[in-house]
Amino acid sequence: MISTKGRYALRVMVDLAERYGNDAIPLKEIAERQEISKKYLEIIVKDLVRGKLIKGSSGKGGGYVLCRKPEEYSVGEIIELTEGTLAPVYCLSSGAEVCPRAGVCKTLPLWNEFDRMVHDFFYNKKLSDLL
Amino acid sequence: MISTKGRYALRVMVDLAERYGNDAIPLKEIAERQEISKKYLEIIVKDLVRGKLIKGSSGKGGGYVLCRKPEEYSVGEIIELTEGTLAPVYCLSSGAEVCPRAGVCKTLPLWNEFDRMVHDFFYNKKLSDLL
DNA sequence: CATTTACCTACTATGTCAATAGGCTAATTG
DNA sequence: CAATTAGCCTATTGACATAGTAGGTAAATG
Repeated sequence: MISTKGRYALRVMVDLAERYGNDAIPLKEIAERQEISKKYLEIIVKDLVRGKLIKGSSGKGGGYVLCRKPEEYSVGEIIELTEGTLAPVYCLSSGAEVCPRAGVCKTLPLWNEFDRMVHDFFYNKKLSDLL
Repeated sequence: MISTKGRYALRVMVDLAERYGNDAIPLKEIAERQEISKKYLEIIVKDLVRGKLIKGSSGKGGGYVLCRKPEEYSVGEIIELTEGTLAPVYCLSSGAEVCPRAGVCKTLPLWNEFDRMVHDFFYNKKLSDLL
């Protein structure tokens, strides 16, 4: 289940994409438009900055802008960055140790197939597709 | 992310499917074969019984059996039963109140499309496909 | 009637989610 | 250069879910 963090991050990115090319957008504006607590958005936006998806500038007239064009972002990288992983089961998440039952597990191929499908779906969807 | 409950449930169902047509299988056997705590499996198995996916019989020679043939179970119903929902975001889960932003949300169509894909994937996969 | 097996209620430790609180720092404008 | 505007940082919290444990009761068989 994708948490608010990933969902809010995507909404922030869409909000920025809709205003792409104009001045920087203050977080306060985004928070009001999206009806999300500005304080909570700060946490999410920090992740997006660290991942080099957006860029922030301080001072009067400051705010956030996208680093690239909307069509150059996949939804997958946005969600993966903020959620930590896109893996549908623990066995396939990056942090998991290799399961000793992997060789005999009858369900692993299913999870692998599902994982591939999810990955393809989100990485083929571009931010510009949501506008 | 699908939790251990759903994943273990599927492994229990596969274990039973592999022995379909024979005597009832005691939980102790399944727990040993699958290397899962029997105590924890009791909780999961209870869900499966309540959902009429398997049937238990007490006493010596007792255990669990499938209610139908392996090809008559979809993976989707097993996971949905034990996880509570298959929805990838809160907005689409059965318990969620209708979002007031649904009409303007630019991300909702994406979640709907994803939800449909996930649903189709798991409901088209049969238990017999995992043997 | 003793053994085996399922079934039931309750408890708990740990961790994650979804924020909130409150201040600090850095840049721009007048 | 002071005021404004906005980003940046650390810590804390309530609620809930996860992943189990513990210990007992009921039913069937031989």
